Amino acid sequence: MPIQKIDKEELVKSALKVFKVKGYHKSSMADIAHECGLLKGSIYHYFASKEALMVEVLKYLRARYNKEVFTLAYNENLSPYKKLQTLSFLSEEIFLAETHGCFFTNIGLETVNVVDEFTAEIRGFFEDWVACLTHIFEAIMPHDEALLNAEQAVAEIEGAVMLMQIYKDHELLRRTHRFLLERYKDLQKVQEA
Amino acid sequence: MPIQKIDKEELVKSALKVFKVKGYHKSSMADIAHECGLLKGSIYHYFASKEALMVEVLKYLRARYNKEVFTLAYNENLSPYKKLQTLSFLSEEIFLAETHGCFFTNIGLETVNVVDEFTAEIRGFFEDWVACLTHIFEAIMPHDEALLNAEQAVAEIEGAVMLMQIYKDHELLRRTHRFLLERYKDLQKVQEA
Amino acid sequence: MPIQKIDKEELVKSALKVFKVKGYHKSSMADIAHECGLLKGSIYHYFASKEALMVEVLKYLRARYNKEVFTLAYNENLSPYKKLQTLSFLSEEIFLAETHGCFFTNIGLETVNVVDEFTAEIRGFFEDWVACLTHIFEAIMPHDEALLNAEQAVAEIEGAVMLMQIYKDHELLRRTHRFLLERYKDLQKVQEA
Amino acid sequence: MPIQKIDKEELVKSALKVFKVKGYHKSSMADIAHECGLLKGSIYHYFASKEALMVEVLKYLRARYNKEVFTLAYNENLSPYKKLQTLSFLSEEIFLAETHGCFFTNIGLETVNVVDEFTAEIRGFFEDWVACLTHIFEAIMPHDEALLNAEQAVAEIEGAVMLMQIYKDHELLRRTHRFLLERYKDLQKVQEA
DNA sequence: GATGAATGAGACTTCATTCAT
DNA sequence: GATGAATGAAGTCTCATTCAT
Repeated sequence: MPIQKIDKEELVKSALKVFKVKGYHKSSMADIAHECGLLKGSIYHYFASKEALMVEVLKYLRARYNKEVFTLAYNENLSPYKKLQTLSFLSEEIFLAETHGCFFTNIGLETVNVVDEFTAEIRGFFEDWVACLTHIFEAIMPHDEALLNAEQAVAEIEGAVMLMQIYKDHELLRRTHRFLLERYKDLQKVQEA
Repeated sequence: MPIQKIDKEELVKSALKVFKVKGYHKSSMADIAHECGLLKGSIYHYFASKEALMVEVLKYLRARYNKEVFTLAYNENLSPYKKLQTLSFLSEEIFLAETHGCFFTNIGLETVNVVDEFTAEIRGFFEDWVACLTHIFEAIMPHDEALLNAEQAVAEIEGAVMLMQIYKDHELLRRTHRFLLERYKDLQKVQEA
Repeated sequence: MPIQKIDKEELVKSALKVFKVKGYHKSSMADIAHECGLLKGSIYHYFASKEALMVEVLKYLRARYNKEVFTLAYNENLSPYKKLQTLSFLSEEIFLAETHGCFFTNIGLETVNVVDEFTAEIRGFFEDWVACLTHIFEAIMPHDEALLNAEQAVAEIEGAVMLMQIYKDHELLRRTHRFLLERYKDLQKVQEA
Repeated sequence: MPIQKIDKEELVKSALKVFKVKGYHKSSMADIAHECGLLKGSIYHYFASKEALMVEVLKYLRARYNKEVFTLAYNENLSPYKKLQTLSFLSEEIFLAETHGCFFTNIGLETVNVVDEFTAEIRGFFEDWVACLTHIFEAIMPHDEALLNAEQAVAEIEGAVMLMQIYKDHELLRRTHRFLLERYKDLQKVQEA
């Protein structure tokens, strides 16, 4: 019936929900449609294909990370250490909230040799993350070193998230964040602007 | 025709090759059959289902890691540092060889909420890995600390492997191994038995 | 919104344009709507169904042929030969203009066993054509013979149009018209009334 | 069940039967499967796609025309007139037998702007036909003139076949063949080799 | 042991049509 | 009159699995 049941963003959110649990290939358009109360054919009113839908999901999620998490790193009202603390806290929240780990990693690894269209957004997400950590670390070290540390930190967290998923054990990720804050405690010596 | 064209291990190896590139869901039985010169139906002489085949693939690969890599950690003719060095070298080789990353992680993340049967072997692999690193680290620290360090090391490497896949850039993984050896250079002070 | 964007005839013309290129089954209501700047649903304000729309298209085109082409055959200010010449010239123009051949033939053959509703108009078109050629030929032969010659002429032209479409070569149709004029050059001996 | 229910040629014949009645776009794989007692999925065991199947159907039918009809034109035990007579008789049989007209024309016109893959076989069919008529006419005229006459004859017959389909009246085609034989009665003066 | 034809469920997608706004 | 969201049936195609040979 003709009344608008959902809008594009709701559909994207529903798709995200399904993809998060089942991954890309095992999620069917029917699953996604069911999640948001439509019939599978109706999704094509909003998106031309499953791939196009996933691209939009990745874009949506990346934008949300930027707006709600990474942006903090550039809020110069916060001290560098406070930034790192908050970032850690938030990403821990997100990755633990749903035991589904990191969406970009999961989809990235599942589709890397199979679906090219997703790579740009997935890489973009990690670049955003590395960039904001680099910015924080630059408070106490030169740019090149900060970049290295940022990449290392991202790798550690992602590794921990993955093991968390496999073991269904949250402790590892929590500990990784504690270690990280401890390692960069020198940031505490730097005051906000 | 009573002639046996291949044996079970060959089939497992072929399946591994295919799964490595395409993942679990995107690999078809026809793909695997084609890889080893059989036809679709013939695989069912060896394995009851695609799932059963994957379980065998995971078992096979885990056994190979144990025999060819992790076992080194228990070869007391080698110094602890030499062990770590060799392990690093080998795992780097393996993960880089084919740009397909870590099979257990890839399959694990793709199937974690979908196919339960694989989890045991995947967890087992990481336990084996952590155990052998723990054994090495115990040369210079108490067990509990060694365990923590081992888990941390595995997480770091896995995170780096993942980023390597996404970025198609080998340097990150190489650097991670260099950092690891540097971090545990105290192992050099310990002589072999 | 009460504003009328297009009228029925415009819609029919747009539909004709699309059907001409894609045929009946491959043309979608969306294609047609897009062609005239409407949206899918709006077409149903004018026509009850795709079939009804096509019927109207056939009627529209048949009427145009009658008004712009066949009518010449009954203009007794022209000599019979001049009539044939002009008819030949016009139909050649039409069939060549867009390399899409004869609309009535194309739609007729595509739908003859599938959609009954179109047959009446399609037959009517050919009857109109045959009738006007018959009228011309009657200037130099009895009715029955004229009818036969008219049917023969239509068949020849249609066959040539078809081959023209298959070969994408215009020469065959041009030649057919030349032959036709040559064959009935006796018409030249007859003067207009 | 595993026993072979049909072979490729049977499938092609069934597909031909369905395509003949419904045309290309309106024929579904389910229709074709039903015609030969398979399920729609099973067709893909033999042909990669609907298009590939149609290509095979066109090839099959073209080969049959060559073997059963056109070949007569090169049988020098027959007089030229006898050749034309037999060809006319056979093609009349074929086009009338099933009131579905000329398969190559029907499919050609329906798909000419939509599916490129079919054009080669369709053109090939008409070339074969024109070639064998040309060969016959060369008995009484030079090559270039024979070629022209052959093309003209094919056009006439095809036009008549089309009108026959539209009018569901067989007489037109019969008459066209009679006229043709009458027109080339000079061939009777030529004896076989 | 190997084949490969056949199955049947289910995947993605298209599209004529409806109807509340 | 126009919209465009929604439907639902149908279309093409995929694929794990079975089993007679």
